[in-house]
Order: sequence, then structure tokens, then C-alpha cells
Amino acid sequence: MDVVSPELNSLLPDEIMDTEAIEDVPHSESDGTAVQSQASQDTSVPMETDPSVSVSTSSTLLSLKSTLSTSTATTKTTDSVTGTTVSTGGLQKHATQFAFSAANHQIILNKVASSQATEAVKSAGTPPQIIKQEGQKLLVTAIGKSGQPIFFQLPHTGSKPGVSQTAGNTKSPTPQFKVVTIGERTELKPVMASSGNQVTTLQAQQLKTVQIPKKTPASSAAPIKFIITKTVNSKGLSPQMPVSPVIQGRVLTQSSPVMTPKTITLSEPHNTNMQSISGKKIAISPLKTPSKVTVVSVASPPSSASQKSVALPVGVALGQQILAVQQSTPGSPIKVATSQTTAQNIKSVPVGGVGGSQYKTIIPLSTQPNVQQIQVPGNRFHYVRLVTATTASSTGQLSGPNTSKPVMVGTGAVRMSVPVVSAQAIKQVVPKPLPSAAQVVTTAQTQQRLIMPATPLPQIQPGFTSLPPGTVLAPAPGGSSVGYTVVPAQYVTQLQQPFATLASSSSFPASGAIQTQAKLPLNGVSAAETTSRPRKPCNCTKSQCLKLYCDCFANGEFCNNCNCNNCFNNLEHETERLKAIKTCLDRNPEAFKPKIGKGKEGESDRRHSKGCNCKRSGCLKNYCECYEAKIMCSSICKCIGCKNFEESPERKTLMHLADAAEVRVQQQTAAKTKLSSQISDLLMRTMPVVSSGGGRLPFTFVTKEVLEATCECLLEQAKKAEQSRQPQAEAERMILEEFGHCLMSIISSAGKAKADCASINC
DNA sequence: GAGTTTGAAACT
DNA sequence: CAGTTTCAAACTC
Repeated sequence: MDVVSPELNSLLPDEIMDTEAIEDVPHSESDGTAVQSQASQDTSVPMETDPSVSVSTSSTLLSLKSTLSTSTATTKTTDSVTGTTVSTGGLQKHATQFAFSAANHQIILNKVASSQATEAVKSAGTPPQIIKQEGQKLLVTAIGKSGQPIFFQLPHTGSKPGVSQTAGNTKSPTPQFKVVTIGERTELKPVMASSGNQVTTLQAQQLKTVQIPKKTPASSAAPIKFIITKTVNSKGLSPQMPVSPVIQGRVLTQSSPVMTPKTITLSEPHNTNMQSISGKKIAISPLKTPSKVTVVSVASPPSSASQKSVALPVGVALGQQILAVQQSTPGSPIKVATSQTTAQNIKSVPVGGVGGSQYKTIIPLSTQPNVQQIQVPGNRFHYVRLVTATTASSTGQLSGPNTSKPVMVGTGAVRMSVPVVSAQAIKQVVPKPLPSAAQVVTTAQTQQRLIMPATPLPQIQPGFTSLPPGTVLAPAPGGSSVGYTVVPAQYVTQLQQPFATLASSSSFPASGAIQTQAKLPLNGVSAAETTSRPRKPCNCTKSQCLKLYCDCFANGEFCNNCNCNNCFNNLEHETERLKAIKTCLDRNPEAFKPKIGKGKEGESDRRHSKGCNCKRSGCLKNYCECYEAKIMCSSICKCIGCKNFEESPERKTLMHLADAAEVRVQQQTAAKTKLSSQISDLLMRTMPVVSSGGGRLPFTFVTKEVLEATCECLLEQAKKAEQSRQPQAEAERMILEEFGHCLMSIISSAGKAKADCASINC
């Protein structure tokens, strides 16, 4: 097995890398940091180092075509980097370990405290153990058809193992790849024993280092693809199940027992490929770091190689973008992957934040009902669940031929790639993030489910890049292929439009993927409260929506349906946006954190984190952020003439007025509803009833002609009675009787007409 | 809808 | 850190 060389970390651009997390990494020399993108330069980078897998150029080749122009950020060195690097050095505070679970085709990266857990994981043939420790784990599920092995290549514990090998194999430098660290300071220790002598270990690296895309040119939103793979081969590796070749930067799975050499060409997102992908990418929230993590899974289509990838932006504090690129059609230009693979579910990608306590969810796009949770430690992040809906068995047991096989057994390898995909086409629309109840978005065509994080989990382990609360992996476009996109829950609604656009413009079926809007309690605001107050469109004119003046930007949202001018808060200006985010975070690391949070013990549950500074509004107008948030000012407020406190008569008066107004609105709404119902009921009641069939007949049966005919009949009957000199009572009886006949005739005709209409489906 | 007020954000 | 300016939302008319 090959381990991704830890040196790739050095390749990461500063802005992408979490320097704090990697500062102790031994291999992060400056020499490797610079990756020069060489436009239009094709570089074949054989990633395979696993002995069990015919690595060398023979069987499987991965051609990496780097077309990206080097971003300015990464200009230091031009060293060729052949593989994705996972930083192994440094911070080992947490002794994070990766557990690979073959079940459900999932790979779970967990922090393992005890060595026993590691041993359990190492044991071949033993069902993979998912070790949950401290809620920090990385769960990777490949979605695909069953039987498809997933390779996950992790860096060796040793120094520069992956680099040397890859370097040997790769003649041309592959600067595109960089190490992506996921989560902050989460160390990864080698947990898995790889087949052969090599032990795949993801060492001591923060989870953040999962992948890193090279920095793309400033002008281009297309990021560099970055893949970190670790091959997990257990002794139980079945001979019939050849290990899938591991290629740097890509995750390839091979389902068929007989591995035929395949060539995979990977291209940088910068070029046209990225453009194609761009439409499928979803950018989410402001990123502290522009780095993105992409998980690529191979879809089922045997003939056509389709590769799926999920790009996860690794942000530090708040905003983070995760892009998912999925290629459904074989011919899609996006990415090329080995085709024959069984279902693999990449369920989740952990995204961590600093000290945050929220989780993100990755949702697979496949049809398989398997839903699993991935805990991604991160600051302010929510728990994210991934649901894979692949055709393969959900359990991942070896029982069925089609069922996915455990990775631990060594049947397959799981690869996790972190290519950076340019996000350009997706726009977002949604209100402030507030997550509480998980929501599921299903797309009929794609059979993909989007599950929103339920309630934020309190314990989040540090070490993962922080993503915005409620980050969710949304299904990436692509028919059968499975892809994931990590999207903040708050932006879920924003995805609707983008998805629709993507579906129409790309192979991605118009799934209308997201049906519901994330309704998460934000800042203590109830879901109902938030849902009733959708985000207002901004009206920025001078800030380009790239400053905190803009509510959209401040909330980590893209402008959508806004009235702003010269807006840069969109995917079309991703570079500028990321830069602006970075600037804001530099100025205030908590710039994107909710301003309303929990106060000190004994104080109100909700209070403004900084307090207001009102001078003239008395804190009783919406100018005041406290009042606007419907909270009272606290001791940290520096307001003058504050009237926004519990006993304030002015506040009470306002509250009463507000309550009264709300009551009136509700009453009006109820009255309207009732009136509408009454009108509808009245209309129904006025319709004639067919005696024979019991159904109602339309008014149209009593036409003018019918009335005239009826009247003529009645008059004729009256004349008849008059001519016969019948008494008045008898005349009336005869007329009424005739009226009854006429009425019966009308009803009969109507019933007949109704029957005839039904017979012809009218 | 135009103009004013307000206070946070940005800047110096 | 304080003062000033900029900005966009809130508010008034």
C-alpha cells in the first residue's frame, strides 16, 4: 500500500492550510509548499504503492492532467509532488486513529484512544469496528454499487514514504495536489495495517489534512483537485478481489474481481473540466480557508468510468465550502474514474472546527437507504448525517454478492480524494442557518437524499476544519453516480435553485433535490420563528456584498434574489469572496459566528456576544441588535439610555403592542381562512345533487334552454288544466307534477351525461 | 419612494 | 484603543 506522503501538506497554500494545525508537522518544509501549476501539462501519477495491488504503471494508471495555472499563493517551489500528502507529523495530542469499516462500504476515521481499538480495526476479516471517541470521527462512505472496493490511501508513518514512491513513479511533477487537513489539530495515528509490509497509517495529522487542492489562480474559481488516499488492505484480502489501484488524488474502486488495468486521467479543475464541474459545485459559506476537500467515489456504471467526488471546503472558523462533483454520465468531462466498481458509500466527511460543537452532515446521493451519521467536530458545527441510497446492500455485509464488502477485509480499497472543484454555478437563497431538525431532501430521479443535521451536538472535537452550522452534503449531480456536496444546513434552501439549474444544464437530473428548508434553531431562535422570517434580500450598493455590512455575507450566505448592486457574493466571484472572508476573519476570527449566544450562567439563555452600543434608540428599535434578536440587553452592552431590560415599561409596552399586532394578524389570517372555507362549502352546497348516482351535478345542466323548456311544459300543463276546467288545487297539482317530471328528466339527463363523460374520461 | 436616522463595520 | 468614516438597514414622512 501506498501512503500518501505527508509532504503534500507543505504544498498547501498558506491560506488553505491551517497553519496552526500543521505547524508541527515535520514535513511541511517550505520546499514542498509551492506547487506550480503547469498549465496543460499532463502528468501521469501512479499512486499505487500497495504491494497487493499492481502498482507500477502496469495495471492501473492515473493520469493527472494539471491544467491549472498556479495560483499566486503557491509559488514558492516547483517541486513535483506525486501524491496527496497527509501530514503525519506534529500534533498528536489526540492520537487520532482511523478505523476502517467494511460494513456498508464505509470508512470511518475515528479518533481512537485505546490501542485495542486499533488492533480491532487492524484485524483482518474482522468486521470493521467503528470507534467512536469523543465524537470525532471521519466517516467516509462511498456510494456505488456493491462490491466495489474503495481505496483509501493514507500516508505512511515513516517520513516521506509516499513521496518517494510516488516521485519515483511520477516523472512529471504533480503540483496540483496538496494535503488537505480536515479538522484542526486532530492527529491521526497509523491505525490500519496495510497489506504487505507496509502499514498504512494516517498519522498525526489533523483531520484537516484529508485533502488539499492546490491553489488555483486567483481569477479562476476552479480549485485544484486534491486527493489523499490511503489503501486499506487487510490480510483477509481476498485474492479474487484484487485491490483497487490507488491513484493519487483520486479514489478508485473496482468491483470486478479481475482487475483490468485502467487508466484514469485526472485533470485540474481549472480548465474546462472544472467548468463542467462548476455547475455541480455548491459553495456554501464563507471559508476561513479556501481549501476544499473532495471525496470521490466511483459510480456503478461499468462501461463508463465515472467518478464521483465530493469537495469539502476546509474552513477554519466558520464558513466553509464543500463542493461535490459527481459525474454521472460516462462522457462527462468532469472526471474519469474506474468504472466497474461496486457500490461504495462515502458517507461523510468530517469537517471540524476549532472548538466548535456542531456537526456537519454529508449526504450521499445514491438511492440506498443507508443512512449513517458522521460526526464532524468543528466549531459551531452541527452533526451531519450521511445517507447513501445506493443499490447495493445497505448493511455492507458480505452476505450478498452485490453487497458492499468491508474495507477491512481488504476486498477493496477506499480512496479519499480532495480535489478542488470550481464552484461557479450555484447560487443560494436561504435564510439564516438554524438547525435543529434534520431534514431530508429526496430526489426522485436521482434517488438521493439530503438529510439535514438534527440537533447540534454539544461535543465537538477540535481538529477539524470548521464548517458552517448545519453543513450538509448534498447530492451531487449525476444520474446513477453518487456524489456529495457539503453544504451548510442553513443553505439548504439555497441549493434548490442551484440544483435545478444544474439539472437542467448538466447531466444531473433535475432532482429538485432539496425539498425542505433547513429549519434549525439559530441563536436560540426557534425554527418556526426563523422559518416565518425568511432572510431578507440585501440592498448593498457599495460593499459588493463582501463586507459584513451585507447581511447575506455576514450570515455566510450567497446573495440570491437580492437587490444588491455589483454583488460579488456569489460563486462567480468565489476568489474575491474567499479573500473577503479571509479578510474578515483576520480582522475578527469570530466575525461569522452567531452574535447571539448563550450568556453566562444565571443570565439569560441568549445574549449578544458583544453587546450593543446604541445611543439614541433606547435599544427599543431594530437598530439595536439585541432588540432585533428579541433579547434584552446584558451587562456587556455599552448602550446609552437603554430601555431594553426586563422591567422596562417601554419595553413591555412595545411587547404588548407587538403581541397585539401579532394576534391581530393571526386573527385576520384565521378569518380569511374561515371565509374561504365557507365560500367553498357554499359553492359545493349549491350544486345540484344527482339522485341516481348521488353525485353532484354542475350548474350547467340547468341551462337557459332547459329552463325555458321546463317553463313551457309547466305552462302547457297549466293550459291543459285550464282547458279541462280543473279546480285550482288540481291545476296546481298537475303543474307541480309536471315540474317533478321535468326535474326528473333534467336529473336523468345530467346523470346520463355524467356517465357518458366518465366513460370517455372527460 | 425619497429622505433621515441609526449603529455596526470598517477605517485611520 | 479611540475617533472617524462608511455602509446598509430601519425608520419617518
